[in-house]
Amino acid sequence: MPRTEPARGMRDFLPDDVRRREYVVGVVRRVYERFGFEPIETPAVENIETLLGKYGEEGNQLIFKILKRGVHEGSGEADLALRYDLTVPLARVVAEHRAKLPRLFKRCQIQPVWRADRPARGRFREFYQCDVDTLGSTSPVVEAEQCAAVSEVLAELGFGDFRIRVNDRRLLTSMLAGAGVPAALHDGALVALDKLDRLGPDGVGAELEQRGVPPGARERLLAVHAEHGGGDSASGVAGALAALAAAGSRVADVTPAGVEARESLRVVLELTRDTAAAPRVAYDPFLARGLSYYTGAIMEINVPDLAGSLGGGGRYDNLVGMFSGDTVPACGFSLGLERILVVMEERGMFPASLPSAPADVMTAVFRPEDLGHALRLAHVLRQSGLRVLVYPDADKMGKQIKYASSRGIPCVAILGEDEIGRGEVTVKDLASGRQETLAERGAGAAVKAMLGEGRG
RNA sequence: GUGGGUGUAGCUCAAUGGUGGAGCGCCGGACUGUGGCUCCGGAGGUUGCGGGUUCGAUCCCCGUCACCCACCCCA
Repeated sequence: MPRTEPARGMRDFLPDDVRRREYVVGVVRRVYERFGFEPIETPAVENIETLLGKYGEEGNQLIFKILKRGVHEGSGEADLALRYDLTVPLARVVAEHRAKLPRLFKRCQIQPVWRADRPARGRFREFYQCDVDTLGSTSPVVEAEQCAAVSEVLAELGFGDFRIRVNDRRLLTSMLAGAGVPAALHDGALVALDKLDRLGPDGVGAELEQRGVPPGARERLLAVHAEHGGGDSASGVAGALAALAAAGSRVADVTPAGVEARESLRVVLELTRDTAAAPRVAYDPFLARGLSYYTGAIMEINVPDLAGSLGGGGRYDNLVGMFSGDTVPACGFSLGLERILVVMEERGMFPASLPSAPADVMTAVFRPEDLGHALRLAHVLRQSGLRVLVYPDADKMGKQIKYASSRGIPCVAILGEDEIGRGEVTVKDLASGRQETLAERGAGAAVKAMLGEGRG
């Protein structure tokens, strides 16, 4: 027998999975569009040179490559790749369609991306990202509004304990320079510092050493960590602002860009004050994030019971320029759909009102020759807005009703010889066992009445 | 990529170096115009795959693959 599992890291979605996914995606899309983000879609496959060199070394290796086809198939060379995120394709789209797009472009995009990663809890090789990006503005309003949008999404889904940590790439650069880390080691040092909350100062010190960071620089970096009370600030605008204000001589004030970054991050935080993000934001001087295209503010969103993040984003003012030649400022935020789903699943956060049955009512007949009649009744019921499943065989009535019951279908419309002869139908409520026989034209109303009772 | 664990019926799991079981589910019947409860019967397995030790391996050993957990990394 051939293997039937989906490919490693890929998943099949059965009906209940799809209903839950569509529920979350629906909330995300409604909130995003409420903020004026317009939907776009892009191909699953990009030319490989579009993606290479945009994500840093780690990212490059995780790109799912597609080998050349036809006569070049044997070369082992790739010319296409599955998209790794939605941001780089967006930058390409903006460069390609600049004339057709508004000067200020707010777009949202909910599509799958692929990474040749090793699967783990909440991590798959094919997963959905829910992105919002704003192109054409350097205003900190952009960052603030995106924090607000994702906060509204999570709040609407029922999350009450998420935090959005913010930082700025320029503050990181400034801090590293101030500590005396050679510029060539910055990337590696950031990877190590990003682990402070997991490894603690000692572990990070060891990793910094391993990455060649000089002893003095290591001490100075860890001293900053100690000064900031061991990492990120308390949640909420006030705490974040206080922590940011304290990011003085060792973090922000080292370089002019650092001073500028602290001010712009301060404005971002101020602007979230009257949004859904206000109680959520925190300043984390060690938040780094992996993608190499970020140039300014960076954000990441977490809940306590998930090791990874629910999403993240940041400003990337140079990415579009890599495609178009001229600079288009941009900033984006991405929510990971399956991360959200994993947590919602574990916490039982899905509303009870999510439909779980394929239909509101099922027709059942005793004789095969009545199936056509069942189809006609179904047609009428469907026109009145009901979801109707026509049981396609004249099986024993017990078997038919058992099927409806096991699928959670609340009503059965029984068309027996007696009923048909009188132009009637028997409508049975499976929850209560009550049934009534009435004129066929009254069936829709009778079913709806039963559905109403079930919900009440 | 590193370390640990687990692979047995559709699912959740037992078992013993000597003919592989249960519960749930499924199918049929008691009950050929009515599901849930009960009772009876039935189907379903090359014990992940390959090799080794042994008279004999589901069990012991080696390899391999898959999955799970932690690390790493990320959404």
